[in-house]
Amino acid sequence: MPELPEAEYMVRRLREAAPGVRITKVRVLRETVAEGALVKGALGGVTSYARRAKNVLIHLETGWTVRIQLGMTGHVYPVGQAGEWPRFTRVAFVLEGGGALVFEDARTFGTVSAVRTEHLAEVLAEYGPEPLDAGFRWQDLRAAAWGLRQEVKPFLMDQRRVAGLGNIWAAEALFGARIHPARRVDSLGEGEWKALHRSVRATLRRAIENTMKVTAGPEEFPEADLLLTRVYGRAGQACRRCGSVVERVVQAARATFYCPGCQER
DNA sequence: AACACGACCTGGTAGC
DNA sequence: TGCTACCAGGTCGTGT
Repeated sequence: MPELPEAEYMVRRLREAAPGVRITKVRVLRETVAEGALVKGALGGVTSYARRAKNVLIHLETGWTVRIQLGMTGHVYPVGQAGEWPRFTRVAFVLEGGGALVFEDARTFGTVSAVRTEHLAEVLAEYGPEPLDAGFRWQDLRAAAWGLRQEVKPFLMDQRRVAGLGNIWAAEALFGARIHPARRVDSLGEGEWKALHRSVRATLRRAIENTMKVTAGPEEFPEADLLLTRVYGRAGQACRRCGSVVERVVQAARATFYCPGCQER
């Protein structure tokens, strides 16, 4: 479930709550980690936190960067007390002075790795543009679909095309743009690309704001009803915009929600 | 190359 | 109460 907005939230929280910390020890509680040996060596002062797509990046003064792929249920957050790990802790970065940065991941789809910072760009090279970058224009979104014929929702979720959208916010962005999720990308007109581009950005911005607002504790993310989704998870309920009944279909082996009234084929 | 789809994993929960 | 079956979905590998 963590998509761009949730990853962004985690990074902002780390910046705020754990600036200038120093990692003195790495505890790997579960070998979900591809490069365990490297991760264990990821020690030293943290210079900054960043996000790329759904990755949380921890830059170290040593020239290493810890890359956290959140997977489905991953959370990274600071805790005050090292040693008493939250239930699903998989990796813990013990900090000088007693605290820790915890990576919790119930379903263990997430991964933690350490990368030489100078090689980070290559490692992340497959990701498409960041949709919230100031330079990301509607033409870029359309260009990302050049030569493709697939359905627009799987397209939006393909990290190589545009980074950061997952199942929830892809559905929400399509609702905002009034585009049916099964429309083929090569059938979208200029006006639809503009609307989609606008909606992707607005949806993600709203999701970040909302997450900042309603997230109570470090590891607690909004329940479905607090996500303020307009179609996701609302099958059988009335569309808030037109009153039609929101539908759930399976697309690319994923649940897709849309309003048949607002999003015509 | 593009695309669809299943596997991976495990906790939560609906249903019996 | 306790058990089973199924669902969630990001990412990767496979087959067409």
